[in-house]
Amino acid sequence: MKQRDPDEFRVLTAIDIVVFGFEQNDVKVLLVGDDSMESYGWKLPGSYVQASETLAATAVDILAKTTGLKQAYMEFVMPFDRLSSCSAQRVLRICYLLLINMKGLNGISDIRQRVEWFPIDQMPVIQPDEQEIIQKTIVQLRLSAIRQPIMFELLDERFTLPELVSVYENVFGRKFDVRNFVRKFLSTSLLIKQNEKSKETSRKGAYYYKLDHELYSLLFDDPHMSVANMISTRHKWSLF
Amino acid sequence: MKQRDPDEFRVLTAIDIVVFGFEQNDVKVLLVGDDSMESYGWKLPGSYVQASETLAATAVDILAKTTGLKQAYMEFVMPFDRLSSCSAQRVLRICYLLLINMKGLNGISDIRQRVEWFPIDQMPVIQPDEQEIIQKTIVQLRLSAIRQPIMFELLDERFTLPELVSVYENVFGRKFDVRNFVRKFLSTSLLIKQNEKSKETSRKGAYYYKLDHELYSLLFDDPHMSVANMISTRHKWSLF
DNA sequence: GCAAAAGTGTTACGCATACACCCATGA
DNA sequence: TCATGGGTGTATGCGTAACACTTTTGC
Repeated sequence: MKQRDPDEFRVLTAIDIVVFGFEQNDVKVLLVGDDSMESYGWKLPGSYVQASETLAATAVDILAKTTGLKQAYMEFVMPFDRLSSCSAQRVLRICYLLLINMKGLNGISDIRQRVEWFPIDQMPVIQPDEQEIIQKTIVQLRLSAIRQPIMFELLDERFTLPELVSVYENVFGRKFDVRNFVRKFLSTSLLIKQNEKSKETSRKGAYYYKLDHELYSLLFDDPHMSVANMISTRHKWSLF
Repeated sequence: MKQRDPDEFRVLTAIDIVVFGFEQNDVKVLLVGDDSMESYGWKLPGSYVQASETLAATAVDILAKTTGLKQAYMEFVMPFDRLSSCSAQRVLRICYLLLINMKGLNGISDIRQRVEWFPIDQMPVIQPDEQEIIQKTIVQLRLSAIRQPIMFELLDERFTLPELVSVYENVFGRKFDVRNFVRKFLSTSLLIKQNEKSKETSRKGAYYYKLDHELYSLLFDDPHMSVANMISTRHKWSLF
């Protein structure tokens, strides 16, 4: 590499974050209000990256401004760089995927922007580039969700089995056989049954479960934790 | 996002490429000679990104300088940004994975750097950051190879079944059962048997095959093309 | 004829699939 | 008692896993 770093090698860099949450049986994405001229009304939370700040730190800053949260599960997605954007200026947009627990938002009043959560199957019309970013991010979410049990990041500390199924059904846009699905998860011994029941959605009530966090971190990268079995190649379906 | 783009938002950006090839039964990575002061002798090909050029175009430029090739299968990997690099300057390094056919290199003399190919299990000691980049890239290669039949990109137009098996064994660092492996690939009907045999590695000779390119592009994203079946979760092994 | 690699077929087991009924509760 | 959602067991079939011998050729 060259020794000098003239301005021609400095690129205007921005972070977009796609934050997923789960609420009322819907997986949702966070958008912020956009009042600019050519606005679509809503856009992805984002900001430019300061030369003195890492990409991840910038993403966390954006998260804090829009949700008040100071940390989250975070994955890098991909860069989107179109030379011929509508503005003459070339901007390198780098996208992060974040998963948060929306129950954790209660009581946080540290939100500095107008924000709204949209179910992933009922997104408003936004800028086409951003629609593409969100679509690509959902694909990546599916890929990650197959390899690693990350969907727990969307759930509260206590959650019910129907909620767990619902999260996956939302993300993959298809139904699962509840019996097979639950059996699979119970067999991992990641789930610890609680004595209390949630009565929020039924008269009978559904038992709460908690995640065995120790086992979770231990097995996170274990190929046996792969959810791929529930989603086998035997059956025709697609990630895209 | 803010309207202005002062220099504080311009980030010195560089591309590193990890180019994979296959030669003499080894999957290899391309490194370039490094004569700088604190050198390890070898480093990943790379360069800064010009503000007027896309990341992908920069990656292709680097490829051309080091191999003479003007195109290749390319995947984005991830950015690596450490604020506290050895140099005081913060550099955003963005990594791409490339797959090329090394037979295609014959006769190309358009190489402007000292380069060498190292088998992925016999890499020289290089800068720790770059070692990490290569390791992460190999993991991504495995992931992609499971979902899509990209390994053909490493092979020549004509290739033998033992070569195909060997590529996968190299990348995954494990042996496969040749019978099951071959059966799997033949069942995809992606392979067209030729009449000629390669006598390069045995007296008996191995039949050449060609890829059905049309079917290949058609089925590239088809979940049924997933090689995951050969690498099921039933068996204990790891991508990492 | 022998060495070395290529090529091929069958069996067994495990997992995903498909499927239906009872349970618990509040109203 | 009834309506609603929660919870559970089993049989089947498919695909991966495991396994060994014959073929071809050059020397």
